[in-house]
Amino acid sequence: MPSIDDVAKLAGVSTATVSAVVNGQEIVKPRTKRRILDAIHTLKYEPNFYARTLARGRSNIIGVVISDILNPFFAEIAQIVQENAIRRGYQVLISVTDFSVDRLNDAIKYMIGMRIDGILIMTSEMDDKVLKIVQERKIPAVFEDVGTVNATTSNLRIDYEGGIYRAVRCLVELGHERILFVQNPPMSLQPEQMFSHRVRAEAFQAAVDRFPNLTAHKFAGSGRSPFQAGVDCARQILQRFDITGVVASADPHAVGLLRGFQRAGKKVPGDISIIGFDNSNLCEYTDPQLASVNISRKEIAESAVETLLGMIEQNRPGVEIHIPTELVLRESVGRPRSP
Amino acid sequence: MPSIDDVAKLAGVSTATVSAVVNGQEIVKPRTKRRILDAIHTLKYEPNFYARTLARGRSNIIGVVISDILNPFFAEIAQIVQENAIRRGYQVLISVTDFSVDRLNDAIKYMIGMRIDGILIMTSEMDDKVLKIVQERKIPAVFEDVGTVNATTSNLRIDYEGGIYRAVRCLVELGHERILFVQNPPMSLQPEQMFSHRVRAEAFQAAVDRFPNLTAHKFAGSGRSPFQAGVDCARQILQRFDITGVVASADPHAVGLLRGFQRAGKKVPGDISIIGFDNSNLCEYTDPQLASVNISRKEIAESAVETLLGMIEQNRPGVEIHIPTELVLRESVGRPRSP
DNA sequence: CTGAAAGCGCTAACAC
DNA sequence: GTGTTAGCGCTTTCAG
Repeated sequence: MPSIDDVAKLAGVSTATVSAVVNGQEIVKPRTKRRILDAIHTLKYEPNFYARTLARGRSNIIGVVISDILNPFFAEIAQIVQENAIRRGYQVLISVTDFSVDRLNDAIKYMIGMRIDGILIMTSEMDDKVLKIVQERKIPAVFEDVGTVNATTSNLRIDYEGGIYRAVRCLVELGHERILFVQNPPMSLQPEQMFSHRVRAEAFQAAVDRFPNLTAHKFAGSGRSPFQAGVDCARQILQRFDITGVVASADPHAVGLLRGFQRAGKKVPGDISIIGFDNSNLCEYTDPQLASVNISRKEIAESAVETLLGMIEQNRPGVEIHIPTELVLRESVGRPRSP
Repeated sequence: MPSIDDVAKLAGVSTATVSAVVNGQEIVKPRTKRRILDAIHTLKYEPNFYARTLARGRSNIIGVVISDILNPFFAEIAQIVQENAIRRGYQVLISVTDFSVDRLNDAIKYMIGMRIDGILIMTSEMDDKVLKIVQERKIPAVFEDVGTVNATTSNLRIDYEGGIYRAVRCLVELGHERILFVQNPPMSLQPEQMFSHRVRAEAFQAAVDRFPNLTAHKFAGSGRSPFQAGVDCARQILQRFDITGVVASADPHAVGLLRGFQRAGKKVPGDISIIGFDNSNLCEYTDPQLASVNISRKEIAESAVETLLGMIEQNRPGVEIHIPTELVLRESVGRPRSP
């Protein structure tokens, strides 16, 4: 593979001049520029990214770590982050952890080795070590739902409380008196590593406490996929609880519940109303269409990039970023048959 | 950020010794090793990836280019490729083109700059320039459905013909006589850039030709999402065609068609049978569940990595990789009401 | 076992 | 305008 030296030699100039041309500095005489461009072309020269980064001392890369690329919620965020970053002159390095804390640690180390300028960590799982590594090295970072905010780390706070409260209130106002909150934690994780799951469960409890006449339970079940877990949960739920409304902590799981209830002969929303979480495109695919709490991925991705680049380029201190949620009503919610 | 020199100095050894320890060469006396490890720890040293790659002259990275990270088909392939590559000691660099030929070109150049050891290009869109760039530089590559196979490029050939043939035959055997093939090309693309779409359309035609009594049409429509496009297409289709069976070129689109037909008061499969393509998890989410032609992502991802690493590490010549397909029957297919 | 030193390919002063 | 050259941080002979 040809190097800048080869190009310089062929064009009869120095490497500095080639470098200037390659980097678009308009200080080279058109004729020599032409010669250099020709040389580049005949040699099929492509600058070595590593040498360049090493010499420059900055990578212009930001890292994005997510738990699951198959979850459209994460995928969409990754995609929008990438768009925004590219527009502002940064490459994006994506790592996927599959909910493994070990892989999260590896990803962070890998990214530090890549000398990323900043990092965006949007995983369900979290680990004190990771937080420590990132903060000790003063790497600009944006986390999701991790308490700390300081000079180099910002925190994205999604308003789960508000979203779940609105979901619960909606059911109450329609006349529901016995409802259930269903979660689907990945099997590989220890409970204490699931920040966001715990946050959601607590938010449900807080919401319920505001309605004295409400009977509420929580339930958790897992399976080979969130959807399957939902289908399985549905059966168990029907045996164990007498409820008319369900709030699920994620859409794929909610869709599974929906299917499970229907297979068991229940009508949705006639017998049971269902509200999902994330408002993914799945909500439109089902019959009845699924009500869900919307979290704007666009808002998350854009403010994350904005904040991160502010910390990187202008040395701004970390901030708390508040992401609102809203309830999107659809056909899966209605009055309970016998209130 | 500390460098290997800092570590060497603190440990009172040379950089060569530090390097040996960092790279796990078992040739350093335990006591000096201990000292070095301590120094690394107190300094929070993390090797600079760029310097290392530059010095080694090899990146141990393979590139993966896909069109759309939101399509679970691509996402799943990317994920399995990554798993396999990591297991064999390679990092994976993922680029997403969003169906843009320009971004495909950029991605390739970026990856060449990263001196990737090999590249896997699984995009719907394709471009002669890209093929040329990759082949001229003799970069080991695996493409999907691009004719050429030579010393450095392999080709993944998915058996669309067989899959579509089986879909058509299934409908014919159930008594369908008037069927339709529906495609949903991304709006941004020129037709000649859509290899895989063309391949699928031709495969449909070939299949139809084997059944003389069959009346078949093709239809293409697009919208803001494959699902929406499907919903919209459904209406147009009902106005313009009198058919009892539909084969769609992708699942999300098929789900849209299903919903569109149902909204228009049609029964599936009573009035119209539907068969999708890719057998994604969406197929289970719908009611009725969607029949679909399965393409094994696992098989694609694994044989792609296997072949690519064979070309990289053992200089094997490119090969044609054949990926089988199969029809997965589900509730969305049945006998036509009035044959 | 450990150290010295020559690169890897490029950038960015600083000269000319 | 263009060339010279000193690094960037690491690996890897080759000596000792």
